[in-house]
Amino acid sequence: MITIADIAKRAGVAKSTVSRYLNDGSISEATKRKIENVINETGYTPNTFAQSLKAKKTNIIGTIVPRLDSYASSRTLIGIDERLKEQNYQMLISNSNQCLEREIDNIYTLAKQKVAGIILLATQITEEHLKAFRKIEIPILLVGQQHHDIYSLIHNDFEAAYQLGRYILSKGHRRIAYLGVTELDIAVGVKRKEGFKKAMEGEPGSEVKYFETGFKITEALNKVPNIIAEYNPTILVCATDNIALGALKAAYSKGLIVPNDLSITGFGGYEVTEMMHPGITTAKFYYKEAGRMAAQRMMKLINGEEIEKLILSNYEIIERESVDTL
Amino acid sequence: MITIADIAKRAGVAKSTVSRYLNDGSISEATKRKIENVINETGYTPNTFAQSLKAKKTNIIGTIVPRLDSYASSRTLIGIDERLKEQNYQMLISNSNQCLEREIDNIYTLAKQKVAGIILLATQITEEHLKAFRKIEIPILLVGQQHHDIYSLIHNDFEAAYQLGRYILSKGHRRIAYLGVTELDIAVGVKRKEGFKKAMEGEPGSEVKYFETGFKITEALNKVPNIIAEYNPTILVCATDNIALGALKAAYSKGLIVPNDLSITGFGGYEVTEMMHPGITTAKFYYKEAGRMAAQRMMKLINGEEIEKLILSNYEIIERESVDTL
DNA sequence: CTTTATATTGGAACCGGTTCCTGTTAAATA
DNA sequence: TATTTAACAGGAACCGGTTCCAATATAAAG
Repeated sequence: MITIADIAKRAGVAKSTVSRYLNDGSISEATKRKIENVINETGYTPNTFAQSLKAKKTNIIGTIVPRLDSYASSRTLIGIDERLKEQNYQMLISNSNQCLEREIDNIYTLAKQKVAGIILLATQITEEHLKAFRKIEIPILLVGQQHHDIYSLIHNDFEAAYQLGRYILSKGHRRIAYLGVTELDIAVGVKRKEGFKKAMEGEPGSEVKYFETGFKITEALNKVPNIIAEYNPTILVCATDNIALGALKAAYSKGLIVPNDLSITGFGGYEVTEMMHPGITTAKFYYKEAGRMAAQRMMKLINGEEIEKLILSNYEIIERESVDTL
Repeated sequence: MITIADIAKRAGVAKSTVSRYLNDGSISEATKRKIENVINETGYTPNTFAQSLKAKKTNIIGTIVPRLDSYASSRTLIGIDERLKEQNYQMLISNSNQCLEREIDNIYTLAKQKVAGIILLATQITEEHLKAFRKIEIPILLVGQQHHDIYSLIHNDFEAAYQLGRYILSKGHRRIAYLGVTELDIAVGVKRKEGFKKAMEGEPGSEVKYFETGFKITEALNKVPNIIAEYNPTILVCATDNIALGALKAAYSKGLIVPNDLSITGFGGYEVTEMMHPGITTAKFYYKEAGRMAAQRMMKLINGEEIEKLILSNYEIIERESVDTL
């Protein structure tokens, strides 16, 4: 291992001079050249630990994800990574495997590793989270959920749901089933439902029934047949694309043709929704872009700049073939 | 920030004694208790940088992935992460974004960060890769590709393709189109095709034509209509599930019913293949399990234990509805 | 009651950087 | 030419741990 002392010796200068060379200190042209040569010859790169030990921080941003194998997570990660790399920051991914306890652990572990900031792709924010945030004294940014005490970037769930609601009303649907998720998840479980409800309010002739399922495709697959049997809606509005996928499969297996016999919509804009037959109409969120935004705000936070408490990421209603005009 | 010196002072002992306490050194019961108390009171945890600086290594395993938003990658990562956590190792994910140059960069960056080992979810191994591996002197394990000089874990592409080939022959298909990918990718481009070819050899009455496409769904979507038009096979054997997804969509848009008018198979066992209508018959690889195996071997390598040069991960042919019996 | 072995502990050096302070030298000013 | 100033370089201390070596104390052996 070649160290700064080696470089100093070979260049005939002091360690401090080499350090100054590496960190834009004032150096004469002559010594600059000497050091430059030695470094090029040897391929020396500074030891990061020694640097971080002294600096008491790193250029690493910790990102905690609930799961790695989800479209939303991975697209967001890509965006974060992309943006951070542009500014010579590093991303450290930490997987909590949908376990809140592990999520808390990860927060402390990242803090111990002196990451410069933490981006949390959140599902729920508990008291334990808030306690951890207070303790570690490191910039935190939530993505996907919102909390008034913490910088948050959310997809515009409410608005998107509202627009989607207006859209399906405009297509003539009046007997509507909404298939949501647990209200512990504020963004997906509450905001989307509320936005949708608001869209329905303006329409007296419509009848909406709300159901709940889990995030897994298979859960929707099991639940949808009953919903159809007991309520027989003209459209099934699903709170996520995965649920929509399960619903579509369930419809097929009941021999229903989508959209002729039943319309279906999703939320998220997962790539596969385009590849299904029929393509699924959905409220698309720009996860990668959101990731980039998150990374950018985080870097601002680290530099002590002020940013908005709440950042809204964009959405778009993507019309495909899964919604019939009545 | 509370340091080992603080602990030492408060416990009335020397730094070295505290260090010994933390690292299973020989300590009297009395001092052990004293130090224990102080540490519990203060919530002290050692500074990782200081430790790594001295130790010249870490308990971090670097994992390089070509992309984050792929089923295979993310499932493999989950497996690696799971297994490493069990042994108190950490996983550091590095995304090369399908750019070989960046992949090489990542190897050097990880080495600089003194990771204990590198797991590379590989697509191609170039001369540059080998050079980097030689230079960094850190245990390397390839996953998904094989190289005789380097420890490798591969999915049993050849065997899986062979079995899949025999299977579709048994279903009566004789006019067969194989839709593969570039031969630069040994595992997916070469091995799968070869295994399939071998299966076809024993069947004189069959006619197979080989086509090539990219890894993207849309590419297959564009290419498949021409293949059907010019060759009109009874079955389309796709080298990946994504290609199969594109093929299925293409078939639908040409008005063909799968499997009645055209059968389709995939490779990989992605979750969505089950959710399609019809479910796609595919050679399923156990990515998560493979990830666990990879992590386990890597830890052996780090401990200087000997392991097999080549590890084979399991596969299974999953029969669904996308293949017709002729 | 010595002598020797063993268990603990303290002190100092070291890992590889950064930074503050001081000294030297050359350039600018009087 | 004498003096002030600025630019640059060197030395030492420090970041927070680990580890080697020597010192002390205690127990076992003679």
